[in-house]
Order: sequence, then C-alpha cells, then structure tokens
Amino acid sequence: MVINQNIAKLLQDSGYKLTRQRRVIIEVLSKNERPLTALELYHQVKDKIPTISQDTLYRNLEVLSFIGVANRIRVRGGDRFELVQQHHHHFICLKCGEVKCLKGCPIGPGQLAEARKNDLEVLFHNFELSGYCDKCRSCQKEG
Amino acid sequence: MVINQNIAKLLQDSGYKLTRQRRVIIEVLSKNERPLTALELYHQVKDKIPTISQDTLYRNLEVLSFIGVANRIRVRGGDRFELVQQHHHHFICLKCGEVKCLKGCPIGPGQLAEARKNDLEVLFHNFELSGYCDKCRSCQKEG
DNA sequence: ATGGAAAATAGGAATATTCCTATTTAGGAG
DNA sequence: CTCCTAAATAGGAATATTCCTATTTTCCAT
Repeated sequence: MVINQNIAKLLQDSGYKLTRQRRVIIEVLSKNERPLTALELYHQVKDKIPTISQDTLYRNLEVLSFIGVANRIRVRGGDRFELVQQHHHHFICLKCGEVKCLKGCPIGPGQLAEARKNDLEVLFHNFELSGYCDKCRSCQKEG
Repeated sequence: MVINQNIAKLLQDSGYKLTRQRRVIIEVLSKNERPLTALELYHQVKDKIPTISQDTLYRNLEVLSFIGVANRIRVRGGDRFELVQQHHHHFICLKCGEVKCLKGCPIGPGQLAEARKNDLEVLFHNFELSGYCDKCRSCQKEG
C-alpha cells in the first residue's frame, strides 16, 4: 500500500521527515476503521518493523495528531487513535468501553465565545459524549 | 474543616461509603482553586494520611467524578483533577500546559443531536479547547 | 454498643505513557 | 552520489495509571 500523498506532503511541509516508521504507522491506521488502542497499533506495526519501540509509536502519534492527521482519544483504560478522515467527535460507552464516531461537528463560534473573551487563542477543540451505547442500553441492569 | 454536607449526602445516596480517605481527598480538592495533578493531590493527601495508596486516590477520584463531584481533565503529561463547583469546561495551553476554567457551558441539545440520532444514551459530555493562553500568545516564537 | 456483609483500603504487580540519550537516518547541499 | 546536520529511532529508565487480593472499615440491623 502506498501512503496517501496528502499526508506525506503535510508531514514534510510541517518540517517532519517521512520515516519508515511513520509510513507504517499511517498505513496501519488507514487500514482500520475504528479507533485502535496503542497496544493494538503497536502489534500491527511491529509485524512490519519488529524493532520499533513504543516510544516511537507514541511520539509519532503525537506528531500526527499535532498536524491534524490523527486523533488521540483519551479514555480510561487506554487511549485510542484513529486517522482523521473528516473532522468529527466521539461517544464513549461507559459500560463496554467502545468508542463510536459521530458525524459532523456541532462546535461553532458560539461554543468558543467564552475562550475568546478570556483572550485565549483557540487552535483546537475536543468534544466527547459518554453514556450507554445502543447495545448496552438494553441491558443496563446486568453485569 | 468539615466536609460539605451535600457531597456527603451525594456519596451515600449513590451507595458509596464516607471513608476518611474520601473525606480528606474532598477537603484537599476544595482548598485548591485550580485543577491539580494526581501527584500534587497525592502529596497533600499524604500529609494527612501517610499510608494512603495512589490506587485509593485514583479510585476515589474516579468515584467522585462519576457522581459529579469532581472533574478529571485528561491531558498530556498527567491528568488534572478539580472539585466541581459549577458545571464548566476547560482550556489547555499547548505551550505552558496550564489548564484554565471557562465559565458557563455552551453545549445544548443541538450539540447532542447526532448522538441521539444514533440511539446513544448521553449521560455526560466533555468539551475542551486548546491553543495558547494569554501569557503564551505574546511569545509564541520563543522556547 | 455488637456482629456481619459489602465496600473500601494498602501495597505491590501489571499496564500505559513519557523521558532520556547514544546511535542511526532522511533529505538538502555540493 | 557523498557529506553533513537536524531530526528521528531504539531501548531502557522514569512516571502515570490501573489491576489484584488479603485485610480493614463503614454502616445497617440487631
């Protein structure tokens, strides 16, 4: 699989080098639909680069997320990572832990007003919902 | 200092016991204005209960946050915790790491619509902004 | 006040994440 | 193509967070 040219360009334009490790991490991310845990990612990447370190994985996920290529979803029990296809947000099930992607983004100028008032320069935003997913709703009383 | 009766009641009504550890954790949280790191909290609590374990601290912060008494703000380099005075959200400075509280909450039914459409039961939401704080804006090119 | 069950704790083990540093590599200049 | 430098890597150390379990504590019923 050849890495998306846009991503390659984004990296280089931002002053980051296109290393084998980065290429593989992006490849693995792009092959998966759902947000993966660091461990899941690590195993899949390790299949192709057995010597890769966890630090390299985390460091690059940080870089990718900084330039807007990946998302890091901070959740209890292990953060999840995904390739950014289109800006969106997440729902986290408090029972099964599953992370679901929500279409669209309901955050607009109205939601950023307070920060502006306080003279803060907003570059990014993160919006997460949590509760019970459709599957877990029906059996909230169980285990 | 006597612990806020509302909190004590909230704990018990939710089926949680009012232990010495919980009392002290809440006391320490209530004495601090800004969100504290787990380590800062740990030291302050340890002054009063030298044998307390980090697990107890984390476990109780989880409980307190579950019943809406505390907030956990997940950020790079160590999560921050605060007592919930009034529902609000945060701004995280990408340069100095400081966490600022924003007044009010701009999240309404419109922001939850997509989740409802997907048959998800929303119980909580989290909204975070990041960028440069007022102090760091003026010297973005440095350090 | 006393007994007992469920909940909570302390500590240590297991994970998850970040930091540090000597070595290697990507990518530009010649 | 070769050299050079800044950026990136591997690995291990250091933190941060969660899990596990034997023991202790809270609190309800008596």
